[in-house]
Amino acid sequence: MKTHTCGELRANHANQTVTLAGWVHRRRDQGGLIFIDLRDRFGITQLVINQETHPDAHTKAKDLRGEWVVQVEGTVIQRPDGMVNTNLETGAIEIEVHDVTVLNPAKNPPFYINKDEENLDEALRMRYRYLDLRRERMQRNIILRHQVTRFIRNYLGDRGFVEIETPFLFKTTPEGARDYLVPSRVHPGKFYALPQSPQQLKQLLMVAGYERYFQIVRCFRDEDQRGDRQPEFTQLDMEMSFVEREDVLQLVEGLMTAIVENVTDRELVYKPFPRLQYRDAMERYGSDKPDLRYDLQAFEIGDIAIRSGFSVFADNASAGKPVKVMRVPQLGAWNNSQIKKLHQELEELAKSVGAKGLAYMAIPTEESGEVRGPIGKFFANELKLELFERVGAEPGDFLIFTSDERPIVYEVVDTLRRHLAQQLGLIDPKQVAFTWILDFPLFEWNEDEHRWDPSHHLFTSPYPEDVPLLDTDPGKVRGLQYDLACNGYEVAGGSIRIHRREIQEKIFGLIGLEVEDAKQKFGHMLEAFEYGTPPHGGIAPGIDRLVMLLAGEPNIREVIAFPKTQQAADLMAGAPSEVFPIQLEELHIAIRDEDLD
RNA sequence: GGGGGCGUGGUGUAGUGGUUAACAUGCUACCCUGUCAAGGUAGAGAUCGCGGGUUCGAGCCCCGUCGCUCCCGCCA
Repeated sequence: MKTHTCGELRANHANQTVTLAGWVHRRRDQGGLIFIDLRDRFGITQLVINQETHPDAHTKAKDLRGEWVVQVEGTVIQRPDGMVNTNLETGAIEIEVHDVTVLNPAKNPPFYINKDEENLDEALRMRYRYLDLRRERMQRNIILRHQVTRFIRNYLGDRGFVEIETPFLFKTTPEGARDYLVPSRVHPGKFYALPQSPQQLKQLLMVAGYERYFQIVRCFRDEDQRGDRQPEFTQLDMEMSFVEREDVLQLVEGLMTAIVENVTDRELVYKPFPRLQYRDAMERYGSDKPDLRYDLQAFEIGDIAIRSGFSVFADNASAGKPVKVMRVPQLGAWNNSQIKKLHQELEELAKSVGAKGLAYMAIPTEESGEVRGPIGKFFANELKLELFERVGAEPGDFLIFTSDERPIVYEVVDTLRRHLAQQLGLIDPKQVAFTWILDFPLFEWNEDEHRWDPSHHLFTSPYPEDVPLLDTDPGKVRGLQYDLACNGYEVAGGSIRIHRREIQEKIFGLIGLEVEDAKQKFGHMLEAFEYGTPPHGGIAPGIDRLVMLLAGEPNIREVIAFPKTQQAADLMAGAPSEVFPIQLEELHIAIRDEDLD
């Protein structure tokens, strides 16, 4: 129906007769002369319909309106000097239309297709998602997503990886997120679970000897939504045999670097990616997924504070609580009322995440100046100099102090970092900053249940040299677990798995799982592990988050064709919905009256 | 489960308890042969998300409710 797309005609096509088809993007009716911007997925081409030379076409063109689907035949005309539109890829030419065919008229859309509106109501966008997706911004995002996944398939395929599909109808697992359940018609009262990730299956594929597996796969978790969390989302699920941690890191780092450099216009801040220990990430940035597009580190100064006269800090420090300082360049040059206002704002923010207060010092811009801020007087001059040296302070810097229980300090540091970076414009939106977070503790203490919980999952291998600690001090055991963080988001997580039975059983014991229970829940895994399991490990980057960051979008809904709302609903189709009683009957399900409105 | 934000012509916004709810854009009609975010003239289009309350009087204040969204909990 078309000889060319709306994005491909150039000056060297001049005088060719072409047929184009697409949507009416914009029309400019000048009476005897009508201009129409015709749009398809590939671009926009200007049509000219001249009443004098093509009266029939002109008559039809008069009726055309926005978003009508039309086909035109005409001649490619090179535009004369002065009439070239440099904003348009095809701006060197236009089509002198001979014939117009209306393929389908269209109602006025409920919002603009031909311009990007910032605050468009999301409910409206979702209700008419097919129109939303027609907009340039969304087409760009969805196509970028395609380019990313295509690149991944080629990259991994070239390196000996096999893409293998795994079932969606699988078995519920008691650990982890809430499962989406699917009732069985054939087995009354029994349910499948949609996989939270193909974790078990990919490990079984290693037992099966595929050695290098990947899958771009949907995962399901029935938990509450966030801007970076949907009930169904897509992972690049990977697993490799006969590898150590370093092999996995190298492969993923190479892949991510190649994606950024080949399919995006983003600037990679770090090459190679920095590696942070979990503990250091928390101590410096208060987060296990720090945004490293900007610095704003926190420094521990407990040893200095303990020698100061400021009892809040000194007491905390001697009690082993952290005392942290963040250095914010240049703000110290602000005048008193600016400083006061900034401090007030930051303190309010700090209090909102549990801090009792927030201290500061403003370092003068000149040698002779005085340090401003109420806590300055508690630090002797030599102590101040030691402090400034610790944090690398320079004249005109603004120092923020926080001290409290460790989790609160982390929260404060993280919150203030994000806020200040935003407020001070420290973020370059073109940049992507990947960083590895390594050496997570294998367990977290569960106060409620009074037991150790796996911090990743229960097949994660401990550091070999930490294995003895399993008996003596489980909290100190480091896991061979790794996360990839980017711009403040966790974009991948993985681990080297346990492949030896006695260690696995020890882990079960620590997390309060009797061997018999373990057999009940993971019997198929344990059995499989007895049949010659290679050492293996893997990782699973989140495709939605990755593409979101590469597209510079603020949430993953913008890179998912048909996302769900925060209430996990599809506003376009109206899902979830009630079903016919016969359907429930077949599934052996009854709805309790008290659950209905 | 909890806390915050938003909801006003189709769309995006303004609107200090007081007359006929304003602006931009889109839409409709007409004019217009070099526009490209076209321009000009005229016009239609809102029971201010919904329900209740306070008040002489509510888009505005209060309570409830629905929807979207951000966050906490949750997310091995």
